[in-house]
Amino acid sequence: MNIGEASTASGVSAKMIRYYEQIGLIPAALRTESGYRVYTARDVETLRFIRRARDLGFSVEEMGTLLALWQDKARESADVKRVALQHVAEIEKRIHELEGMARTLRHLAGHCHGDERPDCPILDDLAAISETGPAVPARKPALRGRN
Amino acid sequence: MNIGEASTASGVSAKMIRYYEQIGLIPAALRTESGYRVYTARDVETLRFIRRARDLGFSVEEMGTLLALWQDKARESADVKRVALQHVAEIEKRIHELEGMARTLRHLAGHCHGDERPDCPILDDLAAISETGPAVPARKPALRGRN
DNA sequence: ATGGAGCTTCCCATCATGGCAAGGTCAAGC
DNA sequence: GCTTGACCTTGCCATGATGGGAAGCTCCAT
Repeated sequence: MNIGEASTASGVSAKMIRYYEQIGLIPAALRTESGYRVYTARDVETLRFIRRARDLGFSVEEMGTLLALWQDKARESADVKRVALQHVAEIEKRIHELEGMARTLRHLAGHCHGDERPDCPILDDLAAISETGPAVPARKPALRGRN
Repeated sequence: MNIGEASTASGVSAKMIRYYEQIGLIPAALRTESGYRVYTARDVETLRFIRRARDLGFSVEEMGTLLALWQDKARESADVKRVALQHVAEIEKRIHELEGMARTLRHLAGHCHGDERPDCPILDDLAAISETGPAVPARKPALRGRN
């Protein structure tokens, strides 16, 4: 089948299939004489695997690891579990950061009249001179998963 | 003061100060005869405001809105509150997405031996043929806040 | 006057993704 | 057989917020 069919069958856009091929996440597809990429049902399975991993927030790099483990029949499940749990830890860290932000904002909004008057504790807090440090400490690589 | 001093005083990197100026979030700084940017204590306050908003996960665009409201002495607090609560809603949505991912992964990992054997329900699930749809439905713009 | 710290601009990279454009290919209908 | 439209190809550009680095200028203290 062509890339369009593989795309609809796997849920991965044709654009991304080409991209994954380009960065080496998946091997280069076979081509017809005229240069069209050709995919098998097995390839679609792989793409579906990728889409599911992506939906669970795994980065392309992590997907590469998972794909390799998937295709390695002699893998140790401990290796897979480790990757999964490490990812869970990252997700949870991100959740805590976001919860901190939401908590702060809800608190501030709760003290804001929210009417026609200009006084607003939200702005007051943002403008505060005090040095309380950021709600979220470091500036690190994101936790992708719908960006 | 020069940009370096403004940077350490505000917690915003010199690089980002120039960027914010470039995209129009802040007005272009005055320059010395030799071209150095010059900042006042007032400018540092603004930068600090920006850093705090950024730490609460507001996008540059939202920061622009908040800055304008901050500087508008005739603002209505309702406007500020609306921006804040809308942002909270986005954060909460993102949290729910991440929680869905974490839940799924924890569940799968809980059923994985995690030993030397190759059987692994995590991989089995990722490879599942069934069409259950993504844990996170759409692919939308991220919720920045440490990316 | 020399050196080094700090400033300037400009370009590149990230990560995953979409969009657009120019051009080739294929299949269906006439 | 030819036209048409859907589909494919590659390539470039853009996103958002940020860092890195290079080349060159300025400032200040020895």
